[in-house]
Amino acid sequence: MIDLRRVFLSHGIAALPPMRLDEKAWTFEITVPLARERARTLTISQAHAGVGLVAARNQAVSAELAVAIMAQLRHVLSLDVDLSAFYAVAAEDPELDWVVNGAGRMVRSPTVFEDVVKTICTTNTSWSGTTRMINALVEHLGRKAPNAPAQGPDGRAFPTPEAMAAAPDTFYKKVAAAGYRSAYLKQLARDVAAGRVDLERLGTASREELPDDEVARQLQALPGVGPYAAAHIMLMLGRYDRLILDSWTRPTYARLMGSKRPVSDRTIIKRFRRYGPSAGLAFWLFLTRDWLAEAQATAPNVTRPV
DNA sequence: CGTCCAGGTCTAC
DNA sequence: GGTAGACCTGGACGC
Repeated sequence: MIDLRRVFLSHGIAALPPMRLDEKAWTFEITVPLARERARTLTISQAHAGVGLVAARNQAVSAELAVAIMAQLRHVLSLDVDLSAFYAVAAEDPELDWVVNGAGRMVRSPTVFEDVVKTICTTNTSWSGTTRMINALVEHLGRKAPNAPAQGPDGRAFPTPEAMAAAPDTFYKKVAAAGYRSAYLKQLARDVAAGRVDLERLGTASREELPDDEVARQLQALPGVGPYAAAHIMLMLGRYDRLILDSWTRPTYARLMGSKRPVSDRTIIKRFRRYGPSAGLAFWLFLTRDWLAEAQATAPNVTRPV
């Protein structure tokens, strides 16, 4: 059983274009590129107690297209991720045993490229800065869905590496106001577009082909990606080897532990060592355990959860 | 109006 | 291998 509301709230990226979260209606919207198709906006909601995946708001779709859409949804909602090993450990952890009720699946972008770009745009800036940068990328460089509004990022897919590589420096500096990240973003887009860097393989390769350490090494070789960004991206890749340690997670952990003083990274790592390759996921869920309750308190919904 | 900093990273010691 | 300093930007503060 999967609680889709918890997937929607898995992390902040799910609220950045071309994704949109409605915490009142509990719907999640995403505009995705589909092969030989224009971009398409999908709306997902959980109907009652079952796993009701609904791709609504669209005209009739062919059987072939429906298959493609479902494949996208499985990926975006991490429905294909196997959490059994993680749940087995969590069930024995009084502070984390609640996760076995369907938590632990992250919203993922259709491409690793998109997750990398978004993550770079979270570094060393405020959340308003992140949304400004991503909004600009999607609005000005993303492909439109048929019924997309003329203005704004709505109804547009995330830009391709080619589109981002072709955008002039002035766009990154003046419109996205990405500052020193501008050069990182453009270099990344050019490397991916030219085939010098294969990010998508990081999302499809098995652990045997590419161990977590190797994935981290390749990610950190990218411009603007350091330990924080690599751990963040890897959480979405289903590689939970390392913890996301940054200026938000550290104080949040200390607060939840009731500690007045900062808690050292070493102590945090030790707390989650029992989770082995799932340590990063355990840490993240520990930090975000109240998000669902907080969202419901702020935006009481009309359809009460079952 | 100046300083600080936000879900860091890079370079140079 | 570990650690200062610089780095774009704009919003939140103090003065």
